[in-house]
Amino acid sequence: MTQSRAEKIAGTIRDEILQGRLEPGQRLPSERDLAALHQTHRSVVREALKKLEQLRLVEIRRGGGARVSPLDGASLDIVGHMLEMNDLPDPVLVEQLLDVIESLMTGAVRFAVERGSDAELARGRELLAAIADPSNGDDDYLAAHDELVRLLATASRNLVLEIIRRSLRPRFITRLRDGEGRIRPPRSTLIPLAAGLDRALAERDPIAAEEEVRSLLRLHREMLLKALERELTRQTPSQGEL
Amino acid sequence: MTQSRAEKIAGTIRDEILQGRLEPGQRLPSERDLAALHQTHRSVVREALKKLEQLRLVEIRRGGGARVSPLDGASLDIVGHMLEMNDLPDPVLVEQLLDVIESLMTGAVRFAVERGSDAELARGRELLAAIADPSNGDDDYLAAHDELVRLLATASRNLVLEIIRRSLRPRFITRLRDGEGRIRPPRSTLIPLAAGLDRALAERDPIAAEEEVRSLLRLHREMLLKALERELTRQTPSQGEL
DNA sequence: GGAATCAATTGGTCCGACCACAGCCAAAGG
DNA sequence: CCTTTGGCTGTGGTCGGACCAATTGATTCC
Repeated sequence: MTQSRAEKIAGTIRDEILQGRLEPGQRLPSERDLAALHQTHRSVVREALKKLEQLRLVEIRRGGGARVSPLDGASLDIVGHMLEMNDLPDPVLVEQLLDVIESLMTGAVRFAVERGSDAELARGRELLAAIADPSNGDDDYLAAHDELVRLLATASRNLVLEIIRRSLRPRFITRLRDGEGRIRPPRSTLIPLAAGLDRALAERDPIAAEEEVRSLLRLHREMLLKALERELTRQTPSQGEL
Repeated sequence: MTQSRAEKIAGTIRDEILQGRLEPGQRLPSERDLAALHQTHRSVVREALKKLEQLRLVEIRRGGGARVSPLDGASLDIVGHMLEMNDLPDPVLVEQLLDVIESLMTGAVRFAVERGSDAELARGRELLAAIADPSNGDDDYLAAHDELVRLLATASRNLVLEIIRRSLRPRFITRLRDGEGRIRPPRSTLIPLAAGLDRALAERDPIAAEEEVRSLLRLHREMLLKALERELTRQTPSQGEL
């Protein structure tokens, strides 16, 4: 985690934009002013601004300065930063993220069932067994869940999907895993779903697989959101600014 | 289209990577060597390398050089470059892209029907009428189709989805629009689908809307791929290297 | 008031230099 | 002989200063 000076500066300005303290259309100080402000050379702050430009958070014009761009036109790469900005992510954003993941994964499983190799589908059934096995710990459950999602994405033989998945791979779950807030669904609801998906994979039934994955993802989603809500209410409810 | 020198250099190296002429793991020349090679200053080639680093096409380590990274870990932003690298895009990639779009849009329409405002749904029905209207030209058809997709994405109130849509918005269609290769489906198949989706929107029926949108997208997809195939076969079949 | 003009501001490029880190290899030590 | 140590070399990161090109905005002139 050795972060260069340019990366630090880019990070601070990026967070100010993501937190809304710098509004779209607003003009940033010039490279020379920012360099003086951060007590560094112009080339460093220039590199930072170029980073923000490629994230489509700012628009730089030769002669005119750098202006903040609207957030919905930014690169997908900023979603990761938005999730990791605070120690716990915005539940609204998480919900939107899970919606997108559900759409992508239900589509992916169909292609995976249609195009995946026998070995891949066999591995999927192994993972399902691990997911449903109550003797496995929570870590094993989560690991199996993650690998299943990864397997579905790669088995669907879709580069675009794989790229999106890697860009969106949520890293905040680890913070929700510990403590009393469990992410793991109760086995009573988990086992029949896993069995259903297992059958769909065995019979290479795309439609059934899609439905079972949707149910599985929604179950996982509910547990996740509940755990997140629990963590958020535990913290001091009112937090001014940071 | 005023492209800076750094952007040009980044573009050439980027294309070499995307075309596989630079393989993952391979080491790039040093910044100083690249500067001499392109007859420019090191700061320019450095800026170019930083661009590639943020696209996750190369990995730069202080002391060690820059190495090419595997393509499936790259940023979503490279998909646009892959599509626009040649004058006609790779049909396999287009197919994967359309698969992802179908997954996202069928999911989006459900949320749009559930959460969209009355005005938004009314606008959607207007667009459907324009899509099905045979008296409209091909341009009007495509414009209505595009705006419908845009409307669904924005009405679903999902920032992540909107960001992905803007990152993926295909720009190559304009090249397929002209000439004999029509993209527009025959009205006989179009009209019942549009009517079905119209009804689903009017009654705010998420499931029906999802199915109708899927049919509509698949129709559009077929026409697109056919037109693309036609254009590709028209060109000289064998093209060595470039 | 509107248009042409010009000077200040700002980003893009260039030059040369030094620092920090990684990798390599020979010399010193066991 | 093998391991360790130390320096050497090459690399990216930062720095200071300079000039060029495009934009901006005030000023001037009609």
